[in-house]
Amino acid sequence: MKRRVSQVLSGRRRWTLINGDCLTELRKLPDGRVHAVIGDPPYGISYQSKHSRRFNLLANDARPFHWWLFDAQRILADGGVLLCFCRGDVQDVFKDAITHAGLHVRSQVIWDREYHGAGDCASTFAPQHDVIWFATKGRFAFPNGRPRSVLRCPKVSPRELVHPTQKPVRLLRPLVEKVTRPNQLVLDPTAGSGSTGVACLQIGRRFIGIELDPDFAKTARCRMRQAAHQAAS
Amino acid sequence: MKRRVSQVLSGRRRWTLINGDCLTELRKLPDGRVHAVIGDPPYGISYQSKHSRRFNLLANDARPFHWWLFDAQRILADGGVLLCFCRGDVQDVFKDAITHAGLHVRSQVIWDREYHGAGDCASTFAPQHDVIWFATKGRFAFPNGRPRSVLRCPKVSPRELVHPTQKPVRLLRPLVEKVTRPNQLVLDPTAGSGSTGVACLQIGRRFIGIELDPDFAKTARCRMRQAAHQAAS
DNA sequence: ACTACGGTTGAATCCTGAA
DNA sequence: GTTCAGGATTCAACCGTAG
Repeated sequence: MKRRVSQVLSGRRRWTLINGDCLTELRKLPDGRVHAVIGDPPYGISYQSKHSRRFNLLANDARPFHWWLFDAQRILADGGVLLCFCRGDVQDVFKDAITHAGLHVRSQVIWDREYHGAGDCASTFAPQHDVIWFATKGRFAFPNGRPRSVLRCPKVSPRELVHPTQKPVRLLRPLVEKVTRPNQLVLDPTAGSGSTGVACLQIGRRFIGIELDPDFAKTARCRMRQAAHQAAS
Repeated sequence: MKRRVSQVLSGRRRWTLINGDCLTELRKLPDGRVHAVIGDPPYGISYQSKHSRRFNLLANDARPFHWWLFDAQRILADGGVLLCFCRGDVQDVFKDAITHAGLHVRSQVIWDREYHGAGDCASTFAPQHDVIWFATKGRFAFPNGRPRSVLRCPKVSPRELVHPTQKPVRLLRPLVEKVTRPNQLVLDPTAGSGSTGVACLQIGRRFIGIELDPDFAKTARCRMRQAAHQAAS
């Protein structure tokens, strides 16, 4: 295991971001030390926007990517939680995978993005929400009050976007706050642009991120370094 | 088939409400004459509030009640739609049943009730939404613009409630308006207090409702008679 | 009143994979 | 080939509000 990772595990360091494949990297982590796994995996869309070519195809997006859930279950502490982003049309696959990984699905949480996306204009409702599965390992109780099953938060505006599926920090911060205590350890196996890490550092949670793409990993490190700096000052 | 039903089918009458078992009654209806089936079936909760004993246990609520979906598919016209209310924890069952009935599930729609219910306070997000599956029979295009996948509408206040799972007319009216044209025929196999019928009459759609419980059927008839009266004046 | 602005809503768009 | 449906979006127009 890398030195920085064990330093975060022991609490001597606040965060780290690993550039690598999450299936490989998760396997190196010890059992039962993480309090929250928060993941936004590829949904299996393999969608390349025809409108804009700003971002390339996402990696591992040929089909719903859920193999990391088994190791997520293993590294979670008893009483730890999983938050897994997905979309209405693939949510069943992820729910099944979470259950089969040995976690207890407790709630379907809705992220209301306030502004809608495209989709089939003629015959589908304009897609304005994503689904977040909330699951626990064993018994769990919210440490800081009970959140609602609908979270309204506008999506990141296209101008500010540095990753095609970037989640707003404003959405993640209250989520992390409600499901963990200060100083606990959060892990994101598909860190992307690092929004989860930024949210964690802002409210004093330790964080381990894993990201496959070297460019996104660099971006994430940069954003988190800033957040750590601002939190310290 | 009852005389009033055939009158609604032919357009000589605007609405009717049948007091009976929907599985039996649906079987009597002809193929392909209904444009929208809108149902709020028992979710399979078998829940009797310990807090308030205002309402008795719902009938047929031992497990998710979805057998009506097969006949719903049959009575729908080509290009017709289904809207099926359900809850986060049983939505999979209904989605599967809709698919197996031969309909094409197009969207997961979220009703954001704005105020949350109870549920397990310690370990689940406060449930603030219901799921509505939107499915079509064959090809379909919205006749009056494209609705959003998140519908915000406060639930009926406990004081005004005449049925334990009563839906607000304010929620149903725009839904019916978006998926049907004026004068088309809407059917609700589990009509409850008749909110769907009221919404239909207010915006000039024909309506057939089926309700098992004689008291609720009476209530529904009363509400719809009023709505028909106000629409006519 | 008239303009500037920001928050919302409707809808164009065009490549790709599947039939 | 050729058609057709569909899509992890983007953009312009519109409206209510504030200055």
